[in-house]
Amino acid sequence: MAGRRAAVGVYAISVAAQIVGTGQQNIRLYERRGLLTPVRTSGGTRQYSEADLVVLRRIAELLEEGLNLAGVARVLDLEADNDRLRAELQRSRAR
DNA sequence: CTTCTGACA
DNA sequence: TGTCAGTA
Repeated sequence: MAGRRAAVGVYAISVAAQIVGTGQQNIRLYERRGLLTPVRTSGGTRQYSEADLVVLRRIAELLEEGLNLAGVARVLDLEADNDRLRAELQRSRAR
């Protein structure tokens, strides 16, 4: 299934950093630059969903391709817009 | 766990 | 500019 047992898909920043292969400081910087916005617990701890991990891997990929954080932010925004438009197109086709 | 600061290439 | 180490 989607994950091992009850606690499905929420990770602390230390775990997320390990999985993606970067440092905790970097992930916090990405958030400051608006690249992702993980959920916070009432205590302020960031909780990364599997969707967040996908974004983090995309960030690493784009950085390797030579983009800076501003460029990565552009790409992620455009991809989000593209997904939204694509979904809208499918809805209009369905009706 | 969080934030901030500074050093490095 | 992005990464990383150390700190409070």
